[in-house]
Amino acid sequence: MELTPKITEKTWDHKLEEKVLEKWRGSDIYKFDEGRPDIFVMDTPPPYPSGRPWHIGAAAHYSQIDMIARAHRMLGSSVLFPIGIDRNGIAVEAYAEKKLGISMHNTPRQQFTEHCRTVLDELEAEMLGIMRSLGMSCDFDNYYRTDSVEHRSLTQKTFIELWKNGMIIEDTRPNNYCTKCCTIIADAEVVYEDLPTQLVYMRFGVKEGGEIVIASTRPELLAACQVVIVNPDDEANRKFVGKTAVVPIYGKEVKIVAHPQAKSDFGSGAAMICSYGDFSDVRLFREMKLKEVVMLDVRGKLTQSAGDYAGLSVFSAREKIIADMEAQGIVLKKETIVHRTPVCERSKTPIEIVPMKEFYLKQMDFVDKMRRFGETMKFYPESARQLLLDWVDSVAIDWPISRRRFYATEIPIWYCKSCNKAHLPEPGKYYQPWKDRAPFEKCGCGGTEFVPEERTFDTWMDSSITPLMISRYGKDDKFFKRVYPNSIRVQGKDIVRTWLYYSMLRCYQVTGSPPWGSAWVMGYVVDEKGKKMSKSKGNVVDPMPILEAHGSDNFRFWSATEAGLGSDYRFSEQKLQGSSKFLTKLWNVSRFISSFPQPERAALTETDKWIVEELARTIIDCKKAYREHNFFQAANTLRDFVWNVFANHYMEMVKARAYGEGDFTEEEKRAAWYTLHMCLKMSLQLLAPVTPFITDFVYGSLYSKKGESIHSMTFPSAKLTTYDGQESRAEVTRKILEFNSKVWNEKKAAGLSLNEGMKSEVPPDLEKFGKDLRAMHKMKD
RNA sequence: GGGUCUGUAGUCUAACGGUUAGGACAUCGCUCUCACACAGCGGAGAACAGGGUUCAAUUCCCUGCAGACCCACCA
Repeated sequence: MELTPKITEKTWDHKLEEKVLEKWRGSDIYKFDEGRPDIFVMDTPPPYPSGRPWHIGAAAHYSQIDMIARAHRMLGSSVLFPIGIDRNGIAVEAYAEKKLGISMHNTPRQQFTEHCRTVLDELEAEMLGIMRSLGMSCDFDNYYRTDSVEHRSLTQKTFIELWKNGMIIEDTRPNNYCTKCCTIIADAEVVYEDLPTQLVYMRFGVKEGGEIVIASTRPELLAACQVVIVNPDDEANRKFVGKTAVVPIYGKEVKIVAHPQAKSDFGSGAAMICSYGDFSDVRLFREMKLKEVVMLDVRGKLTQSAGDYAGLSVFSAREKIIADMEAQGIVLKKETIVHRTPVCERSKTPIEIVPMKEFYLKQMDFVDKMRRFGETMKFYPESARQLLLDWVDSVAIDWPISRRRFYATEIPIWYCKSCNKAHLPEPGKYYQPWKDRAPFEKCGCGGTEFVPEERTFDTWMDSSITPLMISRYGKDDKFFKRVYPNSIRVQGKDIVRTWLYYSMLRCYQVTGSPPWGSAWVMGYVVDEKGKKMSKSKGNVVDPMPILEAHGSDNFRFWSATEAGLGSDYRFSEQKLQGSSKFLTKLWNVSRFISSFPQPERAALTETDKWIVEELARTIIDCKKAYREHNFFQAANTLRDFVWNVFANHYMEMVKARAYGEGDFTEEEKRAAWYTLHMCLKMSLQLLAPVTPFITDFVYGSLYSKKGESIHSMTFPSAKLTTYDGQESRAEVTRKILEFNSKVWNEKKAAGLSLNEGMKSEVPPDLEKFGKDLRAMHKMKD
């Protein structure tokens, strides 16, 4: 009979991915059905559009999230795989300001928010486009936006409910203040950088006679100095305790006291305590009941308290005051030191500590509870647990949630103009106090005029309720009960202390139970040299040209096989190219097998039984790995089976038999056909979550009778039967590989081509494969 | 300063208390061999250092070193 392959092209052309996408479009293979007995609900990260290009790491991140969804579908669950876009907050505003060359505070609010929406739409389109072409199987039709009326009203609803429960406090407390973003930020948004700074040694006069030298990195805060401390054991400075120091420039008198906080071996041994240089100042002010001097205004400029320096920025005030003091001989010396400086995570500006009246969400009362969740939740990988616990343990103050920004969810409050009482509207609607009419007629005091709250929420107030959003909290009770708590949270390790922690806190406060039972945490994609990618370093890689050049399946396969669960991995185009050779292999294996008919059943030979056993082991290992969200292991196991065992050895062994050459019966030939197809079909299924395009294409060409997709299948089941244990199977495989390699080497040494005959013998313990082996190597007696 | 994790060839990694330490990419040879030159075959190339436990350690323990990350009030 004539054998014609159904697959003719020599390589997998990734342009075909578009055709496969087309086929998926409009089909409901990924549809979630909450009525199914097994459901798997994923709380997925809504990506944050902070500029162009989108990060290659994000493309890898979402590819892997998709693998989790696809694997669970094929393990038999109906999967809720939502997708949203996070569209609130400072990074968006900053991007709009930069792109359009405008300043938020000098632009009318209405106009500014419209600008933000416009730039967001562009960034969002790019992200969604990449996610689609990656082959993500999420619910694109119902994607959500955190700046939608629906989402913002949910954020406001939870706030109003928490307000009623007494969880919201308004208080004036020293806070992290970013002078660039012009707003308070939470501790979770502060990161530390080692920055060089000047430690200035200044001569303070002592009223009782003499002078004391004070070292400080913050001379611009001299006006706010309220006390000088020295260590009680400090030989040199002890004599000043109880005396009065005179602050240079300002001539103000402050006490010199003994305090263990002052380290005698740092600087001059004497420190000035100002409101507020850092958080140790905050603590000392509280401890000594000092009166704070507000040095900064909301624009980050020095206040009238700074005297001649009022109106200057922190940095220029520092330069000027140092110069002035040097002119007056007050500066003894200057040292450059490297200082672990708290900076704003987004703008990288050193944060200032400024007392401001803000809203806080109580979190200190929940620390124990959060710790317990962190201890009992399942983490993939386990090592991610510590990231959360470390953060929970360091939570020290309530969460400041109000921001002086525009593009975010508005705090839904109006104040009575006459008595200043705060009025909150009914939950359920979206309120914009700065532009809406107050939904109240009259205050209890009789007042009828209301002043809107102008501030907004921290964006984490919005994104921390994605589990509620996707579970239709407050909208569809039946659905909510079915899917909440969700099965799993998937996210990157960089947002453990924000998104992971805040989601636990918020969802627990609202519902009384944690939002999920497990969390999958992915590492960073770093550059070729192992450095973190960042826009400032200029080593970010744009995913679009990469995907266009190599295709999504190649990219996905690279991403799956490159690094283990939770590890960081390096992006290298060369490795991407290399690892994707496997797809060519898979394609050609399919091409070869596609030329043979597919018998319904067959009586297997010993060689067939051997590869079926190897296949069974592969199926069992892969399914186990997929259950643990470990496609690194699944993909590598498959690559090894398909390439190094099935293609290199089994296929070579049965080639003659399958072609009907030599001394084989018709039944034996059919057995080879049958086994080849079975191995290919099942390997495709096992690989489908990782490389959804090529597997669906080949499956569709060879095995799909009614045009159904491979993605509506479940994984094959397998049990180990032919051999009674892993030992003997592995042993047989090793011997076969060894023998084949030996013959190839002998032919090579003899200068023979591989299809020339050679005198050789099959070893006795491989005799049951003898017929195939003799045909394969054209062995002569 | 405290803590967590990790150290296997240029890179990513596997198994293992006794192995010639396995594979993939890159590199170097040789082959246009009938699914695949995006292939096949072959070569070269590795356990961070020191100590301990053990008949035996790359594997277990300790110390040091290096890296990654987390936390912390040295002005």
